[in-house]
Amino acid sequence: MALHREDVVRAALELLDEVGLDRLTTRALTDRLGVQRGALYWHVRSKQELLGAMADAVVAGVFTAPGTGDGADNGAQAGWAGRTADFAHRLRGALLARRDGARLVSAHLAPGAATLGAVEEGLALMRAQGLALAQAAMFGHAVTSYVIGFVLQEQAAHTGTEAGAGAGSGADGDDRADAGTAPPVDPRRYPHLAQWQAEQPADPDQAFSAGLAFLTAGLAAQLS
Amino acid sequence: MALHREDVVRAALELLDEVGLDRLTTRALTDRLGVQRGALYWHVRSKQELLGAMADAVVAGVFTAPGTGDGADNGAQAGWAGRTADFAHRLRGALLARRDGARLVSAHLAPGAATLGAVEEGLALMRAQGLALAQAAMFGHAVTSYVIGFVLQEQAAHTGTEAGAGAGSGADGDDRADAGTAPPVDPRRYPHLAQWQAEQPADPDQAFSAGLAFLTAGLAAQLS
DNA sequence: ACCTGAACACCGTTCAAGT
DNA sequence: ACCTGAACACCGTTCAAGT
Repeated sequence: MALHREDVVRAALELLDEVGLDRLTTRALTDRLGVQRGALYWHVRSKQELLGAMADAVVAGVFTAPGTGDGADNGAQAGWAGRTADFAHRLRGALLARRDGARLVSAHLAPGAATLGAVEEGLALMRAQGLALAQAAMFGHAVTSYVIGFVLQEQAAHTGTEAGAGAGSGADGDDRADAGTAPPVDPRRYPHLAQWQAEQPADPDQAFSAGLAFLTAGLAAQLS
Repeated sequence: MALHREDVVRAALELLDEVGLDRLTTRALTDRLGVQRGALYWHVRSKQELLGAMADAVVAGVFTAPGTGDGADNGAQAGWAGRTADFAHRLRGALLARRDGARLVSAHLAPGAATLGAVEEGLALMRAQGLALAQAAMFGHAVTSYVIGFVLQEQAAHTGTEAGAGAGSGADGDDRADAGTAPPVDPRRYPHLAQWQAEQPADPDQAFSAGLAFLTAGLAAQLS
């Protein structure tokens, strides 16, 4: 009953969750679709275009994804600060929802309907709260930069600094080593860093909210 | 006179500037070094490890790179706000100094001497201004997230949304299309976005400084 | 210690030909 | 319109063998 473009994108996203971006290969994808190698190129111009469509589908998640359990209840807050915080949490949630989501979006995003819709929503949301367009755009750009940069580091840590992703040797299973924990540094050369390492594990949700609070407080200060 | 590891890394960085990350191939590298394919693996465990070393070398640029001509003179400012702004500008300068610098660092960074040194410097700098370690760490994390996210988008625009990077067809020369200018959107569906597109081109240096100012102002507000 | 030469197991993409 | 089958031009990595 004839494969469609959206089936290809959906299957590619499922495959992404299973194997990660480095192992997302056109061959694995066509195998999963039960189809021959070349059939892919009837539905998609190139792998790059496919990745672009996948990235757009990931940011589509901002419209459905909840914030990632912040502790405090965002979204219930009034004013532009609470609303943009909610928006940022939803963007993070969307990126976090898929393996290598941030890397996919940051490197391959081809602005499609979902992306443009999300940007428009963010802009509209801030304008409705009385911000000038230029201010809204610049602030929105700053927020998305922060979110993408943050989740990029977050997911990189989860993959084990993205090392260990060798090509074809060894066993085929999980090959990431120490998830998240960096090797301790020499306290003599890096005193502050070592001390920080020795202290609390730093909850990522909390760190994210804290950085976001810096941004919104900064805009608030400029507005007053 | 026997190639050394640092020669390999240096040559790889030069090659990166010439062809970009997608075309940085071990074969092109060994050709440039005037050596056979397999020789590379005497000096380096894998391509991943090489990319990690390259990324570390790029962030080493924070110690030498000047801020990217902001208009206002940073670094001359006193207080932690001016100093962290200067640090952020130097990090952006280091990422911007090499083609695909942000993508390289965000995806492949293997914390080496340069990276650890930069982090330690940032931490020390803020502690010296009276910040608590936890505050310094969280703020530093927020700033680096912002910088990496920002430059990632900046360099993606320069490569033409990273599309057009096909494998082996067509002419071998430059294949990026419209550098930086996105196609105009439908003003009916995306009114705010369209209006913003119609307005000023938005100087990246200025946008970067503005977002950074939000962050520092936010921390300042929390401290008082 | 450092490199060659040749192999191995992969890739993305194209394109005639089928239905 | 949609897919097959087979080819093409690439990849990263390994490893005996040379010097």
